[in-house]
Amino acid sequence: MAAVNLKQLAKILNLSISTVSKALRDSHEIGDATKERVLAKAKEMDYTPNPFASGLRRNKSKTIAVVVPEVANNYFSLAINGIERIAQENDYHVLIYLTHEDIEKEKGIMKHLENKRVDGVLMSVTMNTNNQSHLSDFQQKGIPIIFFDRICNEIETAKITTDDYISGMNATNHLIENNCKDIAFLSLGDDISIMQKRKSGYLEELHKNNMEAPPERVIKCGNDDEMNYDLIKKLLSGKNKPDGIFASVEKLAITTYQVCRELNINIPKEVKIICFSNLETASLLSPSLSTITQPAYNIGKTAAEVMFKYLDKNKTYIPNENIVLQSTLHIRESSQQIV
Amino acid sequence: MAAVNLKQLAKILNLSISTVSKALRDSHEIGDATKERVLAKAKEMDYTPNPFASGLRRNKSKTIAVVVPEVANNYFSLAINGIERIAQENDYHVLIYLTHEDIEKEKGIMKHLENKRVDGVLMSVTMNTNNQSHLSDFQQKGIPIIFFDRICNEIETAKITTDDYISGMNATNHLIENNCKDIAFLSLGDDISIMQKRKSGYLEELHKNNMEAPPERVIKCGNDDEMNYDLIKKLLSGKNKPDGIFASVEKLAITTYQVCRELNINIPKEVKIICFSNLETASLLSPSLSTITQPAYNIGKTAAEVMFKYLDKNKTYIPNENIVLQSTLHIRESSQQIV
DNA sequence: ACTATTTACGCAAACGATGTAGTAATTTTA
DNA sequence: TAAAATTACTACATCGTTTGCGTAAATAGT
Repeated sequence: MAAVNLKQLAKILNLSISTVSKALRDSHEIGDATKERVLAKAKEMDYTPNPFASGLRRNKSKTIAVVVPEVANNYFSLAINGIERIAQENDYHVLIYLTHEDIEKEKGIMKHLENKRVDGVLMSVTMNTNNQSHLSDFQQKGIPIIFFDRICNEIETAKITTDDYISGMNATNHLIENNCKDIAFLSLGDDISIMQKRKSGYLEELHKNNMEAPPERVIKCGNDDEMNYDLIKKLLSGKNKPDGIFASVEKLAITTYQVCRELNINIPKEVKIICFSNLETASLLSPSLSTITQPAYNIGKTAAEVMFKYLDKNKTYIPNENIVLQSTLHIRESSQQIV
Repeated sequence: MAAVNLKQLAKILNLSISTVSKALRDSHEIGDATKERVLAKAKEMDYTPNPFASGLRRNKSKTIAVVVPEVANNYFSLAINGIERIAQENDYHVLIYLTHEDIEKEKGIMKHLENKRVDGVLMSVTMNTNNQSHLSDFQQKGIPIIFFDRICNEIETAKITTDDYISGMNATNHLIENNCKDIAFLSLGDDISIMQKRKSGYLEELHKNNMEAPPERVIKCGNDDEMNYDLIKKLLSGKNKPDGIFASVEKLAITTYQVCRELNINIPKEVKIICFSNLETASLLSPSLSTITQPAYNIGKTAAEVMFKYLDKNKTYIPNENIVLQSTLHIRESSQQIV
């Protein structure tokens, strides 16, 4: 029942603890015959080193943390999938922490992680993270952070993102080409870099087409689904409603669908919709949803790979590096002009 | 940069290490004045105990593991959400491991966890877990396991499930009431208890209505989406196709939608569909998808709560207990007779 | 054949926190 | 007032591994 440890192994083998330890770690100090004997007995007795003792001694946790706003989210769950895969390959363990878009929770989590519980952190900040002091403090403790998607520009480290600015332009351009004259942008907060980029792409594309929108066409949504529903409902009520909607995140597009259903607004006839999304069922929606789809799995995978590249070398300092993966535009019914 | 430890704190305070340790743990052996002094300095110096040292000494990891087949899955991600919430409330950390429905990977993961890295495990087994020896071995090591949803009956512990048998009957009955004469059941493997129950409910309801189906109406799908696609396509091709489909898991219903689209089969006119699902967008699909929806968040939450009930009492033995939460039937277009 | 080197192992000190046992000094009790 | 009890602390062993150093025996070198 109780786990077997080095001391017991050593006694049975009639060797010292250190010999057994070194044999298991394949040290050159130990003879081949002894090594084999130790390995065999260790396997027989089902010995596995106590991670707390090793962690304490070597100051290595063999664990990384993933800090994200949500897990019940197609994008983040795919990213976690990619991360977990690479972690398993590297014999690492993955701790998961959810901020629920609450910056205070984010701060608390980072505080909890400061004491070397993890060798590194992969994170996407909350939509409200407009101040990075808790992150730079954390970094100062000597634990590397790598950001993916929702990055924090002020922190020097590796950042994995997609081409959000270009995608923002492309999505907007697509709506314009489909004859939209009045396009609204649904933002998730407006603090974080990813939103700025998507919005900039949107604004720039409007500008290029001489279609500058009034500021109220940028709707600042938040984490409260009901409030978002009301905001979008207000946007789509009355006669001054837009004929195109570019949702910066999936859930805002879903809410828009729901609002349209309630208000009996026809998509895409009355209003065309496109959004960033990793929804598997996008093509099965009514109407099928046009999306900019991020390579979520690969983003997670890449973030983890970069982390392990440094951890393997025992480097806790990760220089600035921007890795940009490409999103793909999937045009479906929701954004197309009916001909 | 380097984390401050008890020794440094003690030196600065001119106290012994043990005094500081006890003061921080609010021991009665320490005077109030000293306690305050220690607390203040600890906060000032941002001291947090080294988790490996504490873990080693107290034989407690303050960590639980969640072992599930997938995370990019609406059901499991919601369950994880519930688990993480309760873990945070209890000051616990959550390790996540994905089996990808691979029983060998599941075995490997359990092996990895045997060495007291975690205080407990919450798990949903793979669709192929037809042998529980790796799980009972694990339990023998003195680490409690609690199952949710995909339980293992042979292991004595707490199990959180939904009323799968009843739900299976209800879903089948609903299809019958909507005039289905030939209902197929899409199973995910057939090894695990949850599938047996859902299938039993289906078979029993058919029996009650004198509608026994031939064995080939139970389609044993697997983890390979393309193979599932082919299986379902075969089922729905030709004239001998069923007029009702009961999918035991969400992804099989999605695949069915895709097949129907390819084969130009009208849902619900030609074939009616209902499935177990936590898909947020079920009502936005074309046609909207009828579902049996499990209280996934609460299942995760409950599993975690039961775990902490025992961990708090330092009990590693969890007696058999079956906690059954209710699923809810959401009737939408995909399963209804058009009148 | 005698020293120099290598091989193969053991000893013991960490890593940081915890808790038992011990000890002065103070306070209480009979 | 002497003995007993309480208070407020310190010393030290311990959890299980890892690793630098020491050392005896075996081997190599001249």
